[in-house]
Amino acid sequence: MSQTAVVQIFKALGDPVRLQIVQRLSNGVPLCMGELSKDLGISRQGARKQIQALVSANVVQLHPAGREVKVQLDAATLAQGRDFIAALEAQWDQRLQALKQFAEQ
Amino acid sequence: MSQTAVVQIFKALGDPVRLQIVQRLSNGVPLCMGELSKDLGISRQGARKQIQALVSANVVQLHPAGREVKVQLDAATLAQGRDFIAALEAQWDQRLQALKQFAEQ
DNA sequence: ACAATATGCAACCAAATGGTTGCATATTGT
DNA sequence: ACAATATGCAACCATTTGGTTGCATATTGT
Repeated sequence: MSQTAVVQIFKALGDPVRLQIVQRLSNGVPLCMGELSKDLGISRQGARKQIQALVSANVVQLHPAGREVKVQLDAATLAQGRDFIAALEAQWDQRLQALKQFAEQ
Repeated sequence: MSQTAVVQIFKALGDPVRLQIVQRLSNGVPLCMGELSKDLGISRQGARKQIQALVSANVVQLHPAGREVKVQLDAATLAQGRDFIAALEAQWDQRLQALKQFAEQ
């Protein structure tokens, strides 16, 4: 997993509209573009651009079906982001452990 | 934990320079601005602005010490980001479980 | 066939972002 | 006292971003 991939994932999640879209998809039910564009406070094309940003970061996948396009969350990509943070935390905890040991001896 | 706080966290991590800074701090050793600004390929003031972005998102804390300012990671904020993703994944897994159960019956 | 629906594409715009340079200020070491 | 070091602040600039509108196209339902 390259560093830039993780940057792209976090950048994708670092926007209120995009995060809202991700949340709406997190229950596992794929929605089509039109549905997904509703109630975001922006136009359909505006929403489309945000969805494209999520696609580029692999946070979401598109599945054309007839005249619609289903948008589905990619849980594996989410996991990459979570794992990255977890790895940072692991280093952090390791350091804390070392400090604790030092204080005790 | 508000939605906007999480957005800020992800936005902060969604930049190559800032993510590199975070990684450098993840071992728990606080670094001062000058050290942290080295080898990023940008000027000290450029780095300073990125560090400020991390401060605003609470990913990092500043601790003035004499003429230096120590920069320290805030692990709790990192945890907020990780927890948010984990919550999304939990919903996702719940859905998968439901689908599996449906297929089996 | 035709109207309605779902989407795509491109041009455009204002605001935010990521970076720079220049200069000021505070602390430290000799 | 003075030079060196560490940082802060502001103005400025190019590019990216987040949004818009307008129009074209493909699929579906009657």
